[in-house]
Amino acid sequence: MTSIKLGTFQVVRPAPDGLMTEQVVIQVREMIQQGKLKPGDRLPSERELAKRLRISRASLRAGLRFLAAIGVLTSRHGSGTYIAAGPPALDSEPLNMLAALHGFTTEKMFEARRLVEVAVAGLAAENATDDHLRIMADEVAETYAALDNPQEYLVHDFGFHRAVAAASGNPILATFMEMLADILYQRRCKTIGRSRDLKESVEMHRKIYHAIRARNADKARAAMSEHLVLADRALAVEEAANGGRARQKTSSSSASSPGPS
Amino acid sequence: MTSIKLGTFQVVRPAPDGLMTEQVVIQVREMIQQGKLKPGDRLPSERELAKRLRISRASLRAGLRFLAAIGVLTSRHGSGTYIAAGPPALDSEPLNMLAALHGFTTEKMFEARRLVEVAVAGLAAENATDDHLRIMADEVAETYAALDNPQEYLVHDFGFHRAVAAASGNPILATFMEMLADILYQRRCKTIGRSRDLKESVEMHRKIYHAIRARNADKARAAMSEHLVLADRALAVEEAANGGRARQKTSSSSASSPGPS
DNA sequence: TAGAGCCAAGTGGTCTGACCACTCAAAAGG
DNA sequence: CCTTTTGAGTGGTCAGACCACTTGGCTCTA
Repeated sequence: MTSIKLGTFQVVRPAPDGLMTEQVVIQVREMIQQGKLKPGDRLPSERELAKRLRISRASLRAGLRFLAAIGVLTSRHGSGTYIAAGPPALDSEPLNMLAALHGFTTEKMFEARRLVEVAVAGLAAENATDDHLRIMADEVAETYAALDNPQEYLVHDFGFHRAVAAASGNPILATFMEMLADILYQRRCKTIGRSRDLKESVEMHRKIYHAIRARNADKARAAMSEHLVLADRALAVEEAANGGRARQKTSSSSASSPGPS
Repeated sequence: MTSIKLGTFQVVRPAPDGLMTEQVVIQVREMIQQGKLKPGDRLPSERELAKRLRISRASLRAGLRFLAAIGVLTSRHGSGTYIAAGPPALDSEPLNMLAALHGFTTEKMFEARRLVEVAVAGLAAENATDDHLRIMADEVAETYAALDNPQEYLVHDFGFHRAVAAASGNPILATFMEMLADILYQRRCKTIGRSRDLKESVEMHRKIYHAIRARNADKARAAMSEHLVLADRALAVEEAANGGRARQKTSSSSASSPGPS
């Protein structure tokens, strides 16, 4: 039970439990839980960390890769390895893979999103701060301004939903919703050109925004539900217009998603 | 644009896009999407796959590790690498990490679970098959039988919730719920001994089950909501009894969780 | 002095080839 | 026939080297 220095703090378990790669995960998690590593922090270099943990660089990299895969770390070639910054987010890749594996349909995804986001809208009406409301208003305005530019429209469309999620005050639900939205966004990008109801959609955003600003949870939920039911229908139409093609095939991007802004 | 043989199917993109590890992920995903790999299937050995993809075994392992981290693959030492079998599931480790990183409270987690699971209960009332109903009934019975054995009780408690999730017909929501339940289960294990209201809780399970069997979505939602509100309160009491300790520190376990049956 | 360009140290990414620990099924033994 | 042994094949780990990239300081220029 020796102990090794890891930065300024003691690490008590260089013990040879199980696989080496798990040790790395455990160590890093403990560093996080002890508050020694915070979002945005940079980790020591791989060569140094490997030396400190008394494992090979290859094994260390395996552990770091695990953490990177689940979105806790991001590695920047030539620069270093960093703790994921920004708002809490889960990479959508796992869900994407799961979808491919088990053949999740877009409809099921949308259904899940709808149910989650309706709940989120209710929370947002109860918990939104002025800042959140301002961001939502901005996104609505930007969406209006982009009515003739489908791609940019879509960015602000999802930006609004993201803002609502952030306003909910529940980061877990917000994370789930963004995971789903991210995947649906990727798919939507390919069909947005065929959409006809952009104006109608953004006006429902306004309605949702108003309900949230008025602290009316029921109305917010109802508006969000109505909005998503219609959007679901529109999406089905868009996909049908593609003759059933334009499915799956989401892009790669391991760590952070390239999502809208 | 050469093409290499990968088993019985052609792979068109040995192109040197970006990082090697991403190529592995892309290739495997394409194999899955093309239906060449199904849950439970075994992949070729690392040495062989590396040869086929024309990359080093180290790089291949990096890619496989990514897929293993997100729960798509599981590697068995000495045996081989397999596509994850069983029902769709996301590893709870990512959420666990995110919780540690951003300090998610148990309350927020429970809130998220409650909102998701209420929606799930509603879906279950609409979509549950006879098989699902039977499993739910079994779990209720087993829970009653384990009233004097907290640990076993907890297994069947969560088993019931898992059954409801499965009955919802929406694997995405079910997956989310299980992710949350898994973490809450881990935490609950440490405090279950102090609980006093086990009987009351399982009787609410029965009530939920009856509502779902009766195809009454509203009643199912209401019952589930009530159940979880009470459970939330009970959990708070249990944790308070621990003097604020017994937080975080969830176990390791990379791939499949050791969760209840 | 202020700016543009260069350069070297340090970082993550990849490769190689070897060895270890484990699994599993076929071969040897009872 | 059953049990035991064994070896081929698998994933896990290690070591050291090189490549690709970032970065910050440096020089050289205007």
